[in-house]
Amino acid sequence: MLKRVPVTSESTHCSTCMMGSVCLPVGMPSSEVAKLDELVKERLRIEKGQSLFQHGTALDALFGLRTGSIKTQIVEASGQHQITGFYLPGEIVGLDGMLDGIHSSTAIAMEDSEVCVVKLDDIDEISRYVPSLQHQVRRLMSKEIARSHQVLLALGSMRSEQRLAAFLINLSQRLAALGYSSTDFIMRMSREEIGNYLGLTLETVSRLFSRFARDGVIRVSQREVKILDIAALNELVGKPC
Amino acid sequence: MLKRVPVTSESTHCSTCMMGSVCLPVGMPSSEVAKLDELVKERLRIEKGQSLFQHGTALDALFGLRTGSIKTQIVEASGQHQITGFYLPGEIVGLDGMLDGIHSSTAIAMEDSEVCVVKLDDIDEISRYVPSLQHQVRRLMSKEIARSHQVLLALGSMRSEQRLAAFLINLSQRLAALGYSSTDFIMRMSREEIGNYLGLTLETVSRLFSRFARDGVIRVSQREVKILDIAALNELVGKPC
DNA sequence: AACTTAGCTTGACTTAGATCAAAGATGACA
DNA sequence: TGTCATCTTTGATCTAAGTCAAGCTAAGTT
Repeated sequence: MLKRVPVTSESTHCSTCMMGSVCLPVGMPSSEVAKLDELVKERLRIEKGQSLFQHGTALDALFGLRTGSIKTQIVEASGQHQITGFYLPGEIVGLDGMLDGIHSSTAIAMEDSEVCVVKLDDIDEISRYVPSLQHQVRRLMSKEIARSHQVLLALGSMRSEQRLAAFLINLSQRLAALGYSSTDFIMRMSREEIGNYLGLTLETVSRLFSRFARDGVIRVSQREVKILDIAALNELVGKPC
Repeated sequence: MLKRVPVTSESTHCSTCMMGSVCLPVGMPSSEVAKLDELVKERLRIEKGQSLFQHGTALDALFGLRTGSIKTQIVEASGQHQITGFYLPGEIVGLDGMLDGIHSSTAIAMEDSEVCVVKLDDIDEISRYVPSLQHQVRRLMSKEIARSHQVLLALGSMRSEQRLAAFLINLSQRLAALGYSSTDFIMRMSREEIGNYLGLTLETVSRLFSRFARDGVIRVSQREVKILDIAALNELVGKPC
């Protein structure tokens, strides 16, 4: 289920990786990025549905998602669970739970995926001669905080249609940053997962997709989405007013 | 409104501060904490209602709350705003927005407050000879992420009474950690602020307080709360099931 | 090709919480 | 001491979204 893929000298390193523009190195001077090649010593392949890490287990690394997609969720004693994030290639998973070296969430692959393993010890080691690396970790964590605040805004003060619109806009923008189409894409998550993430039921999500399609804002067939009127989505979440 | 209070050699430093057990140094070996005394060069006093920092402005420091209480909120173009956190003494404000040195939220004092200013440059400087300081910042940010995930869980999958119960439990625990009573306290936030934070209207919050009081779970008079039956609150949020 | 299974859609009905409205508290201040 | 202004409570009503239920689709599997 979890297959290790050693990184050899012929493998792609951070400095030559196509994800360099969005992944851990984003925003770092290229002279510094070149020194990151020791950072990733192995990769992991995770099959769809398998977990990369479980809530409550020890943490000693961050994971840069290379291919595939991953969701993170937290689980309550009462059994209810809440999806806290959907991750796309180039995004870093595992930033929560550095509090006491214990993961506070569980990460599950939504499709067959591959991650670069970045050991925390190696980050500390390498940041001795790449001082901007520590800042980079801070920036990534800060981004994670800002991201979850945006979701809080959605859950706390948006109506259902605004939440889904915001979700689609966000997905579209992140895919565009990866070089994919911002208007035509496949959602890796089910209606139920979207609903859980947005604090809605799967039926409501399904009805909203149907309504958006009826209104000519999107075209949707199962998990395939085509955004027809991005302006209408923006208007929904409140760009005007 | 924002009054600077220089820190002199006679002032209290991190190593002698009563907040040491909960604030930035929490969990650090005391030998390392002793080296943090250069870290705080000034303090700020903020009057009730004034902002410590505004969303969109430059960020170069973190703030350790010494006395008082602070709320952070994000504001949408459409005007809607969402409170993302309530901070008590010993907690660190400003961890979001380290992404590109711009605050992503606004921090407002809920009562006259005082914060220790911790310059990011000084963190970098001092962490050269206090290696655990970088870890400490990571831990604090990670805690912030985990905290907001808990709020996500509340907003995404709890009913109104569960949200308020979880809110009261959380407040109670944090006050207890500060050495205050866990059952008798004064809430610094209005019904509207609680409602905004929890994704409810102020009327719903008010009705819930009344209902909890009627059910003998709490006693409440304006912002003064006495928790009579903490077990009932725990049961509400789902400790059993 | 027939049978499963998991996921999705749609309809009918219910309800938790929002909205609207009005009347008490509380504290600040002249 | 009265009068604002702000905050809070409570009631009456409405509605967005949840719940329950029944089919529908697509993709495996034998």
